[in-house]
Amino acid sequence: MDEAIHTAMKLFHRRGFDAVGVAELGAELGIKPPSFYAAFGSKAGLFRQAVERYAAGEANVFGRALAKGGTVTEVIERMLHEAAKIYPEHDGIAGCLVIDGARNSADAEACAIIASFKKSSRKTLRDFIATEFPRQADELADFLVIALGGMSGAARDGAGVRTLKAFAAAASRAFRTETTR
Amino acid sequence: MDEAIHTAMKLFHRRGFDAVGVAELGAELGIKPPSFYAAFGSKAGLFRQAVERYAAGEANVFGRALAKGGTVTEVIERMLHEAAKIYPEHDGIAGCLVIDGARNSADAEACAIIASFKKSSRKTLRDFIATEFPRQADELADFLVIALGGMSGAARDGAGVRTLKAFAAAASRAFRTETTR
DNA sequence: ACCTATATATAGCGACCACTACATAAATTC
DNA sequence: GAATTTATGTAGTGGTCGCTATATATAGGT
Repeated sequence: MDEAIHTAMKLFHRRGFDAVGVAELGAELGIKPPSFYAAFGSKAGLFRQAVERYAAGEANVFGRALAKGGTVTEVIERMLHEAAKIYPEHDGIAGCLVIDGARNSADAEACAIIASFKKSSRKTLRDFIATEFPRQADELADFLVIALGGMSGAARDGAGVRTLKAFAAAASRAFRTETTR
Repeated sequence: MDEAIHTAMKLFHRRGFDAVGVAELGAELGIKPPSFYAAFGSKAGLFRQAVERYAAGEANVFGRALAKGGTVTEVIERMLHEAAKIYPEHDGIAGCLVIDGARNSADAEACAIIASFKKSSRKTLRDFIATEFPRQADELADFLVIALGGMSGAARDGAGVRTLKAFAAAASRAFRTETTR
């Protein structure tokens, strides 16, 4: 079951929600449609569990950066470099599942799941920034959300570690600059 | 015909390549399938024409910024602010068709069309930057491509003009900083 | 007016979509 | 060991996908 969610997570991450079919998921998981629906309820139900697993795991760049402690600026710079390290393609998978997993999806439920994850992770980031820079927390959080979104999309378009690391370094300098304005 | 491409462009822009069906396109254009294929060859053929129209029109933020002249830095800042003005949702349409129109598409031809447009517009940007900053042209171009990608994605996720303008201003300051490193 | 050529409409191609009714097999309970 | 519940496999639901074969209507040339 854990392994099934992990497999589904990889498929959704690689190709996005819509492009992965229930038939393929069943085949990859080694189960037939009735078992699939008994276990996960629906395709979107499995997607939600896959995204939960993803956000709780090592792809949570903010959580990883925060765990190592330090000032807000230090954590943010670490986060950006974590993203630069993780986002490039590995095994056909690139970018962030939360950021790009439901892009252009026609499924309202998948979009809602992603929207909710994006909203809550933005709030977490914003509140953390506010501990040191309360006046500019919103603007700084937006800056980082947009920067990370750009990195995820670029990775999906083929950008490698070096390109993303260079961007992360520039964004880090920019973040520092913006905090002192 | 011009009007048909414009209509198709809006549909593809709003929902992405895969989520727009040939049946819907035909209905919206007021033509039946055989006429559709006689006129455009395939769904991807119409998509290519729609993207060409898009890139040649007012959504070409770099071209618009370049037309007003000035230094590289001035043009780039103008471009970023143009994007911040254009990307937010209007009439259900947000972001950039080139950047996000084929995200997560399962259609290889649509992906190839978009990849080619991205490649050529990155080269245009890079070569322009190289006229003043030849040593850092690649890195600066990457920075802008990733920043614009972030802005397009954020707009698709609901970001408004104010948010994108703030990001454009920060990215402009960052660009200036990076040119003097 | 007749013939040819272009273009349109009707209908349907096979393939896939997410999902489910039903029957059979396995496991559990008494 | 028999009855009941649980889970699975087979097969198929209606629907949509991009695309097309065939037939009818329209236009133009002589």
